[in-house]
Amino acid sequence: MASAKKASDRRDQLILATLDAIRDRGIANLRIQDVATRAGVATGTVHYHFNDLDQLINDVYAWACDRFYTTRLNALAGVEDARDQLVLMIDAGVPESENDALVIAMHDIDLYRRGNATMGLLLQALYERQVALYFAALQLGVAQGHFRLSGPVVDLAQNLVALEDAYELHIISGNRSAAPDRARELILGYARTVTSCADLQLRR
Amino acid sequence: MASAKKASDRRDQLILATLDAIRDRGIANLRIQDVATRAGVATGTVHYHFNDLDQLINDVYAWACDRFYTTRLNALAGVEDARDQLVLMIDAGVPESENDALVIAMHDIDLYRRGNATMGLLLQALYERQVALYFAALQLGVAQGHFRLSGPVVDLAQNLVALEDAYELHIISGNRSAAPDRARELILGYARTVTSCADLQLRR
Amino acid sequence: MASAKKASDRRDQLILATLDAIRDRGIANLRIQDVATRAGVATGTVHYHFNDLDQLINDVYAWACDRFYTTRLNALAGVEDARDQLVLMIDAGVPESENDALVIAMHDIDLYRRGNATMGLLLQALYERQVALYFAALQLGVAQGHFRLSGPVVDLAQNLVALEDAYELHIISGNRSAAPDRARELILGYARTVTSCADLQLRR
Amino acid sequence: MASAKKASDRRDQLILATLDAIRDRGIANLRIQDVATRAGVATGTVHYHFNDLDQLINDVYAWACDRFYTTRLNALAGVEDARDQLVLMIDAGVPESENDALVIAMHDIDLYRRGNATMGLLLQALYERQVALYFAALQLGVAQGHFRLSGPVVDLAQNLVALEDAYELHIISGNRSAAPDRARELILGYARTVTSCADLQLRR
DNA sequence: GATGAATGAGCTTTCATTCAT
DNA sequence: GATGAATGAAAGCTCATTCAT
Repeated sequence: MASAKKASDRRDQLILATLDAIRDRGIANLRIQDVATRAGVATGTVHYHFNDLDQLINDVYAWACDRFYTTRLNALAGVEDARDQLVLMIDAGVPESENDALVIAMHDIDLYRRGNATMGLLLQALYERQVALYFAALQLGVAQGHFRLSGPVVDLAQNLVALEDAYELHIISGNRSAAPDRARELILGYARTVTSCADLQLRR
Repeated sequence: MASAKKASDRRDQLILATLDAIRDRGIANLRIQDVATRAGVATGTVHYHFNDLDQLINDVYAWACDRFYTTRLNALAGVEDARDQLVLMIDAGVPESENDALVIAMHDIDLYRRGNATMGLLLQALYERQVALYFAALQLGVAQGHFRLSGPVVDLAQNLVALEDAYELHIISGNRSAAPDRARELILGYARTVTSCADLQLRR
Repeated sequence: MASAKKASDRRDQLILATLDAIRDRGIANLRIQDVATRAGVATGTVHYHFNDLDQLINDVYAWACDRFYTTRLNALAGVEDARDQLVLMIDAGVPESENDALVIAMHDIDLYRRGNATMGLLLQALYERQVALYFAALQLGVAQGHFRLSGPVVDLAQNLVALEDAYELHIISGNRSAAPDRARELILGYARTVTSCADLQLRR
Repeated sequence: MASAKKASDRRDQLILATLDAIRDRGIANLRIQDVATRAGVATGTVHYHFNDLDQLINDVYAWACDRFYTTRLNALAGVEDARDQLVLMIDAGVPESENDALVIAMHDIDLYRRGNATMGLLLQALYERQVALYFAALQLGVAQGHFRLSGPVVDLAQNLVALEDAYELHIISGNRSAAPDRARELILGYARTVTSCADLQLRR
């Protein structure tokens, strides 16, 4: 028997195991057993902490959205220059590889729950938070005198998020014509054009 | 004379029924019975024409890719002006509503088969064909003196396809902040900026 | 594979198998597998004909009530003398042994569904049909000049049904102090007293 | 001082909780968790006091039989007149409502254990104790000159118990045609007839 | 004594697949 | 070609039971 842990620790452990399981098997093939195996517990343990598969997936999605957003927000903390902010966001917005469990899970769950009204609202909320981040950086860059925008701020912000989303999708689908480095460069190219700011470079 | 359908007609009928079934139930919940019901046949009939579910999905994907691409190609036939071509492609590339069965099926299958090498190649091939279409239109517009491009042609073409893909995804997921009309306007805005051609308008 | 039969035949076969299974294992321990084994089919076959266990039990109950009532009604057909009718009903109303699957199933399901409003109504309906049968026989006996009743007809009819029910219960529970023959004699004794008709005898 | 309960108190508490749980959920759906929740303890505590579910049910049954019988015996203490005794027994023998947990548990367990030889003997023992009580009252009434019996004492006693049992069953099953007041009146009617004693009335 | 997290056997249910008609 | 009854493997889910704390 796996030794008893505090309930919240076990929940986090199971959520992480679920992310891995979704990445490895796809959400359509996700079995409770996959999660249990990866967490090193019995299937009953998964049911003990999450009533059923539906609830597990919901909780994983909520956890992932939260992690996704707060990670970025934290990355921006202490960055003053709008150019650095924008580069940082683009950099963080593109998954490192096609095996990024967080990104994969979010896209898988989005499609898995398509048609579910609640899920649509959650997706929209996440989208709008991302748009708001780009919006703020663009606006700041204008104020700082670094950016001259080619169109309405919100339009540019929405397109930046869209490009991120699209390249996430292509990367996790294994499209070699839109690999991570290429994707970053393409989004940066877009950013340079619409901000008229040639001084946007990845510094890694 | 309304005799028994030819086998190829029956196959098309089943493929169309599958598209509807995927839209209604999601690919993860797709059952042979769903297809059979929508086609008005027995489950055995589906198995007679498609050996198993995997093959059915593969055939649906191939059919959908083909339809997706040839529809656009046909739409472009006879259009001489690169500006009209570009507008036409953007217009055709954004689904009319969140219930577009063809778009839904392609995205669902993409994710369902994620990790499958063959599927990755098919997806990449489709992506590159789309890129090629935008590439051609942009190049033509330069030659015709309508476009002055803000960056490498292929970069712009890739971003246009990416924007299309992203907004498709948001539309079928029910994101109201990226509804069809708004999505078209956003992509057009990008196109105007990178072509320096203000004269790109939807004509519907 | 068991060969395909007409669907209604298979349903009847499964209902009979369920009666046996309830008798042998009790409704609380009834498994789909018990039914399938007794019918000589796979568990999937049970699910094919009855969506789930609940529906199976409902259908068995409906079938049993119907069989229970019509069997008695048919037994009375052609019997003119109220005394014969009464004796016949008492005789038929007491199970032959503690292994009477029909009686067991009805009592098991009654208790299993206790608290379910619909089931309460079905039970009441069956009770009232039984009361009506005794009511008719008593009334006829008075008209024929054989019976002189000790109280209101409906009271006597209700008590006759109650005695039947109680002895059914004791018989299927294996109470040797209320075995079938004894039970019949006790109910007949009651009938003789309340009809003032000493001429009520089992003729077997 | 309200220290920890004594073990026997805890056992009684759990038995009472089990009676409630059986009434609410039916014995077929009874879970240890139901008992624990109603007693306000953890499931482990139930197991600590009763080795397993079988033993819990056995103990509940023994407790219920005992309570059922001694309650009546006590009620009769000090009642001299056989007519009062009979009325008292009938009155106490019919549950106040369809929610009488004691009666429900006894019937549920009877059926749940049907086919179990030991349980059959326990049931028979309880039955015979009840018969003995009626037997005594009837006999006493004859001795006191109040009753003139229409048949063998034991026959009448058995029928009285049977009527009680049957109406218990109908009451807890929610049969509105045999509600408590009506049931009492019907059994009393039987009693008046077989004792030739019109002077049997409920005094409440 | 009491707790409740963890276990896993046992069951229900689903559904792709087969095949006799 | 088409049917749909039948199958049985594969999951999900429940819950009695155990046991470390």
